[in-house]
Amino acid sequence: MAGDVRGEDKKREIVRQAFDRFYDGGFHATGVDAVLSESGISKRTLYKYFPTKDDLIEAVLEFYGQFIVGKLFDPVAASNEEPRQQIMAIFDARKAMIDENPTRGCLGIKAAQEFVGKHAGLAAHGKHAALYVERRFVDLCERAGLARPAEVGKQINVLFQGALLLSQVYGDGSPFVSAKHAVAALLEADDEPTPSDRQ
Amino acid sequence: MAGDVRGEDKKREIVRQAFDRFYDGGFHATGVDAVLSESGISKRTLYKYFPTKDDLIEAVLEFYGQFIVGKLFDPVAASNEEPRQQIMAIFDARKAMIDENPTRGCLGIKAAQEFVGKHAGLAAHGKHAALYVERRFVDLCERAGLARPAEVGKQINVLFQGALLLSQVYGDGSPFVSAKHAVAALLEADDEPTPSDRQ
DNA sequence: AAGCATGTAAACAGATCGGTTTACTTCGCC
DNA sequence: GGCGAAGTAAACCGATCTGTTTACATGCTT
Repeated sequence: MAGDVRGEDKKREIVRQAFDRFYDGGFHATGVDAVLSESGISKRTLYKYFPTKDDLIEAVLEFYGQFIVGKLFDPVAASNEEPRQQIMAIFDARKAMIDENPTRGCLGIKAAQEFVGKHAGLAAHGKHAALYVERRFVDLCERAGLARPAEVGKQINVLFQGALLLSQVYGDGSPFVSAKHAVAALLEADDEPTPSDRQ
Repeated sequence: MAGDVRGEDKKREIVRQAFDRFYDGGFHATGVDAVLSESGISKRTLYKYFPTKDDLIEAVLEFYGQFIVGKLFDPVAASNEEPRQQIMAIFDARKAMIDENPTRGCLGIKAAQEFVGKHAGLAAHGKHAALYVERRFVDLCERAGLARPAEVGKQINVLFQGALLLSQVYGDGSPFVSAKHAVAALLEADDEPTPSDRQ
């Protein structure tokens, strides 16, 4: 139906606007009025589609998840390069996004930080997002034929999240350079049969 | 003067209470009323010592910095163990703190996330804290006689911050285990003269 | 042209925000 | 014993918060 399509379009537009505002201003610090002002959307329409602010935040977090998968992970996966190259490419691509917008870290992490211990549903989005990223890295480590893909994948995820966080705090993507070097070293170390067999 | 001492004591008590509230509730989401209720402190006294909420937050962040240095870094440094052991001990000690209080990550990072782009002074605390930690790791890498202490120290810091963040998001300290393994691998890799000269 | 869904604009309500003020208590000191 | 510093308790202020309501414009369908 045409009506549904228009409604869904409006919904997406609201989420889009809210996405930018929450990303830059934080969830608690950004009121719904701030989301609406200069957006051409009326409050009534907002509350028609999202009965509470939390519902809107949830939709924004879902949008962010799709956004990051579509912009970061899927393109790299579609490149059909070597698994190791793909891991490096993910770090490069995320660094490029940070360089473009230095204050925008991970929105899921932001939500987790703001809602942990007080809104389980919203905090869970951050956890889910981090676990998804970890799984993608573990998959790539398996395909790369590493000796301990699960362990190294987790380590790479720690580096990824740490670099993302520090980039936001520092205001530039330089931590991704360090992280990438560390990833290279870890990948190389796990190629050999018994890497830590000395005490 | 006795009056000053009592005043300073009160000030510390206020900061202590605010520390717990902000740590668990976030800076924006926790009102000053929430800090005061059930604390036996009156609003007037609070605003006598801290003219604005931001001043209070600043004091809390300074307190957090001293707290973490005194509880984490200084004891490890005083142990006089091998530099490598000290690096590992820092990860162990931070993990122990997380296991005790899983939802409490790094307060400086929390502040940076909430105030980046909207309150430079407060956001700078997170940056300063992260740089301090990085410097401690670089120092230890130098004392360990690594080939590239600055680079490896930065990498270890990325692992540290990533593990801290993921621990908070996951709700347990397991990422520190992965991070520690990665640190061990990185330290070992940088021991050899030409680490990427695989034969 | 009538009807209806969809939208904007804006006043409004109750709660809570950061912050001020008034009034009263308590404690140490000369 | 009185006085002032330092404290609590609580009413109060204007602004802002989430969310509701009223009123009006617009455009599609039949």
